[in-house]
Amino acid sequence: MGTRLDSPEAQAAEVTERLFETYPNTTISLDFSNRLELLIAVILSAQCTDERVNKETKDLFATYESAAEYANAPQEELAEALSSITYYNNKAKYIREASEIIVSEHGGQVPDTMSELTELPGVGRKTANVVLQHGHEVVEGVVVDTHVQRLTRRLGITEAHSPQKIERELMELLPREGWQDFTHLCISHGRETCTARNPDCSECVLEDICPSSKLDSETDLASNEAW
DNA sequence: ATCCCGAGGG
DNA sequence: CCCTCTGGAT
Repeated sequence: MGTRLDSPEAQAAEVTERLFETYPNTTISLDFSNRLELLIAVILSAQCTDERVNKETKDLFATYESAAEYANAPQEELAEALSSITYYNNKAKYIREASEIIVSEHGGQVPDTMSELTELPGVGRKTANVVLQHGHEVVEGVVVDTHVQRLTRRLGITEAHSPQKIERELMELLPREGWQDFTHLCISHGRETCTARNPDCSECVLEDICPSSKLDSETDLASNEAW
């Protein structure tokens, strides 16, 4: 108990297999109906729950329907519409300025390459990876968000801290066809069980292979008492 | 008090 | 590397 498999590859594979049984249909939980809406929803999701983003984008997407409309909207008007979202001033600015570039340089269409996406203000590797995967069906990297970062570290799959380094390691450890699923498995498990504050290790299907399990002392005590 | 599918700037 | 942006839920 409380150990992990002998290599990061084996650990990652076992984690994937077990979480797949637990969350067989996990996928993106942001609401969107086109690539522009996807891009905006992902920008808004930074340090904010998807549930809240979905709540606010319902009206937003009904009000603005093209990159040109976002580009021409007064920033204060956008910020007001986003006022219950984290960092709403920054995000209103990102959305408006990214939309300007999408109109002026990409014919009003959300670009489909990593370099073009990350040139947009407010779009880093994480956001670009999500847009590529779910908007363009291009899997160029592994989406490393706060859940993937927390779980891979707790599980002993990586010891890196920066999302960029964790992504590079995961790209080495995981088969490419599993990159997209791995992210959503981590997110689902991170929300339901392996939470940031009080992880519910007693209900965790990975408890016996998790070096961070807080049940170690209890388990040892129980096995001692059994004798 | 901490955390949420981060990114930009210093 | 550090800091800031930021409201709602717990």
